[in-house]
Amino acid sequence: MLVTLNDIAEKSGVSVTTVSRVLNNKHEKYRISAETKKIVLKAAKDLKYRPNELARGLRLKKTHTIGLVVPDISNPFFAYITHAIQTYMYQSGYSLIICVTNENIETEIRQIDLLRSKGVDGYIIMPVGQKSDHLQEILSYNKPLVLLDRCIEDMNTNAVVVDNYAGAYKATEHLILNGHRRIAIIQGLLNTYTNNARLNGYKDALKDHGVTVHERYIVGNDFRKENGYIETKLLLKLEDPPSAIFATSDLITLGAMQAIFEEKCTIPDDISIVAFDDIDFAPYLISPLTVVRQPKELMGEVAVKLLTEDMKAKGRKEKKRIVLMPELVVRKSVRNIL
Amino acid sequence: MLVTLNDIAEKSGVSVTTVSRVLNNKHEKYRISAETKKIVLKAAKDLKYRPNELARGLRLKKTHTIGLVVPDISNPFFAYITHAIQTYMYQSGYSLIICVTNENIETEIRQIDLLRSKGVDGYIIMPVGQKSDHLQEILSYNKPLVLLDRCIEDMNTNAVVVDNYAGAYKATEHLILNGHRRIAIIQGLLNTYTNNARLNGYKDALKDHGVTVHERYIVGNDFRKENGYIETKLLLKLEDPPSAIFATSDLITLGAMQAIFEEKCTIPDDISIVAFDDIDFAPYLISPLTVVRQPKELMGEVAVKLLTEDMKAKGRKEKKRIVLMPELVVRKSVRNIL
DNA sequence: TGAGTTTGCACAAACGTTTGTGCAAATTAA
DNA sequence: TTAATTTGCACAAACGTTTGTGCAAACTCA
Repeated sequence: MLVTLNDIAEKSGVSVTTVSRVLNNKHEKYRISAETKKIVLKAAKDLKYRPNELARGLRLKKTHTIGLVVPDISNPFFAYITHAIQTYMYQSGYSLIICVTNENIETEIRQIDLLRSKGVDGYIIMPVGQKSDHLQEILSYNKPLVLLDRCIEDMNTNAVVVDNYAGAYKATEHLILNGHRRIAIIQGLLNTYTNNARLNGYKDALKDHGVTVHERYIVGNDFRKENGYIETKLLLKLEDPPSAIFATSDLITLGAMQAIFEEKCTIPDDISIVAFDDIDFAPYLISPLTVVRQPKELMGEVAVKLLTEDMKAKGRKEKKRIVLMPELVVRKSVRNIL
Repeated sequence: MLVTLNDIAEKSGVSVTTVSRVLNNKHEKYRISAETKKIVLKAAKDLKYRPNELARGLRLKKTHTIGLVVPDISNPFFAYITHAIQTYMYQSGYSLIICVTNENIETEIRQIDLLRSKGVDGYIIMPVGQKSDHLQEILSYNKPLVLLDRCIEDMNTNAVVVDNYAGAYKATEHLILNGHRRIAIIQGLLNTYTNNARLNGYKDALKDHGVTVHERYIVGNDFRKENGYIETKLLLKLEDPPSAIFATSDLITLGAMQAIFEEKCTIPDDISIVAFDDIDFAPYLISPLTVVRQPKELMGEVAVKLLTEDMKAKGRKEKKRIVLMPELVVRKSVRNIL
């Protein structure tokens, strides 16, 4: 059904070998005459030949495909990163198999397994947790790997992350400097690299400014909207509700806002918010959001660069961990109560 | 390096053939003894065997991979659809190669070519334009295909779309019923299925209510933010600026809002907006957006269902075109000026 | 005991490539 | 004219699977 080298060979009266060599531009090395070359090229064009990448991949052990593992593409933060990665990868002639894990470690393991089966040339992974056996395995058979957004402390591999600690510190400090003392944090998925760092940044900022850390203000366990909604509802019901919330993802923020409005509160008059991630619509929200902005496109770009380098060096290069700085963007969701 | 059938065969003292048959659960058909089966299974497990899907794909002409072609994953509308598709496909054991076209037809053609090379079992495509030769080609070699969101009128293939005409009609009518007469439309990419239908819905709603269609209110040519920004800027500078804008995508809306605020206008007092697509944050915007909501997840789900059916029927089934209804969600971005 | 049947597995080809090597024919050199 | 060299290409193996077929050995039955 599909046109193969054989078809071209028959049509042009030469062997498959020769056809392959012509099409791969190896006519010099193997001394194919100019005329034969012309004939083959014409036949290939006439028949609209397209190489079978399965066969090539099998033979060459190279598929020009890389695997991207992402927790949730419907989250705009990941969507942007994914888009950047896709675009850059395409430019270097690579395709992308995208797997979403929905923050489930079993799915992650399964998906990575599938990617391996499909013979991808490299991996860009935003892992769910701190479990690393399945990732270590990738390294063990010497495939390029870069961890993105979240990294795993004791793994020697390429990674590009944001300085979540610094971001969280800045966010919390900003609240403190505006006079807030009862500051809650709504966490994302526990024990992820990002969440741990953000939690620590939050705590340290409080401590450094002599504000006591209250366990009742440390809530949440998921990066999604529902978590933001529920935890905010609960926070608002406390006897001494927080005057400010640090929401650690855009989706959490979304849920938080919903809860706040349902409770007839306003931002920032009744409650202040600082959010992690900067969504496009942030400036146009009822209360334009003050956020810690992560350099999304850059993250994707750097990840691609690292992976490409690693693929070229065939794993012989030392691994790099690149830390990008997030930026505090002050808008109007924090009330100054000094 | 990787474990193959051969390794298992050696370790368990049988032939590759037998190993393959055991692992594929064909022991009945080929009468493999229970004992041999056990030995092979154990060896496979011990060696952590994973089938090479390239070799399988080559032999079986089936890769358990489908190709998804999407204009722009950073657009939340597409991101949601993509996420839904990924999730459903994974459940049926399929992987997804995702290609983004950035609304460029050349890229689309190239990407589809790549997908073909990689032997995907089927395609879900949100095409850029009305050009269909390259899509027709997919059908010609009998691969399952479903067009999504945008379809091509004179192509006999599966498709799932939203009734854009009805959506646009409702949106426009809503503006008219609130007393607006100077109503602008900011179009997305011209000559796309979606844009044409939306434009027609807009025009017909105006006509049906006896409002004249002014060419100067019909602007724009791209689904992205910049287009919304620029066109809104220009609209606001007109001698008789529109009192309402129908923005045909969420990104356009974003740009429009930016322009409106820059010009120190407010929504809906100075200008009303109805938008296509419903982003999560729409209710929490400075002026909660009145929108035409598309059933994003459903679109993905139905597309997967259609594709799966088509793959099972091996193209023998008749093609279906499924039209989903969008829904007008009234919030506060339209002023009643009656 | 011997013919017929069943059981249990291996051989080999095929999927579409790439590539080391071999070998005639053509060319050059002597 | 003959030997040496160069030119131009084909053969065959290999990548890791799957599967139709063939063929001993074991078993059954008379």
